Amino acid sequence: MLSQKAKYALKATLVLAKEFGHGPVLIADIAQRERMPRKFLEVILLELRNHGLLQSRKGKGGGYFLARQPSQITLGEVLRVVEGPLAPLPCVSKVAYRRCDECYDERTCAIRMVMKDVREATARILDSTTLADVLKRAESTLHGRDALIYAI
Amino acid sequence: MLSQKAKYALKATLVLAKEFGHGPVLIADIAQRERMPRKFLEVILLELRNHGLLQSRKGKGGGYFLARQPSQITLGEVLRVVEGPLAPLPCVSKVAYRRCDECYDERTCAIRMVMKDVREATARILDSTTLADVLKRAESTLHGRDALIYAI
DNA sequence: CAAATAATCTATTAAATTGATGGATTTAAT
DNA sequence: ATTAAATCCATCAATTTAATAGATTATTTG
Repeated sequence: MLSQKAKYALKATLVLAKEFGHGPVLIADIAQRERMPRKFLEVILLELRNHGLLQSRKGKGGGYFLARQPSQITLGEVLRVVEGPLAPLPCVSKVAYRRCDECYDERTCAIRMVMKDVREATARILDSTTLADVLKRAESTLHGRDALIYAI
Repeated sequence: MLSQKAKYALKATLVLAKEFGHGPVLIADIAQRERMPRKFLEVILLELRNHGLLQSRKGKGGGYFLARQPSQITLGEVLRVVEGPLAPLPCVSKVAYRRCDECYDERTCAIRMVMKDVREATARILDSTTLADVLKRAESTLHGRDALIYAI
């Protein structure tokens, strides 16, 4: 299960994606729009900024904004910052490989092989889905819903 | 990342799969073979037993064994017992659905849609991979290795 | 029946992680 | 100079994780 922090991070970056091009967004605004504790959100945004996904400006007219286009930031990137590796085992992580302590022989560990597949499957999705994709998907669902209503 | 507990659970059930048909296996044996703390393993095995995946016998000649054939127990089942739902969000879990508190509208939540795909992908793998599959896979890797050695 | 064996139950615990909060400080705009 | 924001620093309660110790119950066997 994703942590609360991860959910907040996704929702926050999604807000920034929606507002992209319209100047910085206030932490307080994001917090209110998505019902998150403002102070906790601060921590999260700072972390994302320090990893190069966001930029910020201080003082009046300041706030947060995406460091790149919404189509150039993936969910995988966001999640790795706040949750660590996508892999279910350290020994199948590409970004943060680490040996499993109790493992006798990594090359013949069958659990590892399966978990490698799992990692592959989730990474394929999360590393190919951008913030822009998510926005588009949400929108087209909304339109689909409208269409359905009109059709009744 | 899987918890230590989950790793232990997988390794332990795998040992029981390997020994299936040869009578009960001692907790102490499993613990030693896979280098896990015996007392912690007790807790785990009991939990798996209480969920119907394992059976046990007390006293001399006792121990643990699989409640079903290794080909009839999936990694998904084992993991759900010790780790809870496979889904990355409660709102996309089939077995343990729960609403997300902060969510405005589940039907239009874009994050949810993506995470549904992620759940689907991992469940497809873990719910279709049995303990028998894992054993076979490990073995065939070993044989592949041998063949390679002989070929040199 | 007694002794030995092995799981099971009860309980406690240390350490780490999670999910926050409060207040002082720095940076930038007007 | 004032105001608006992010940023830094420090702390914290609750929960989860990963265990351990010891008493108890069930089973086999001699």
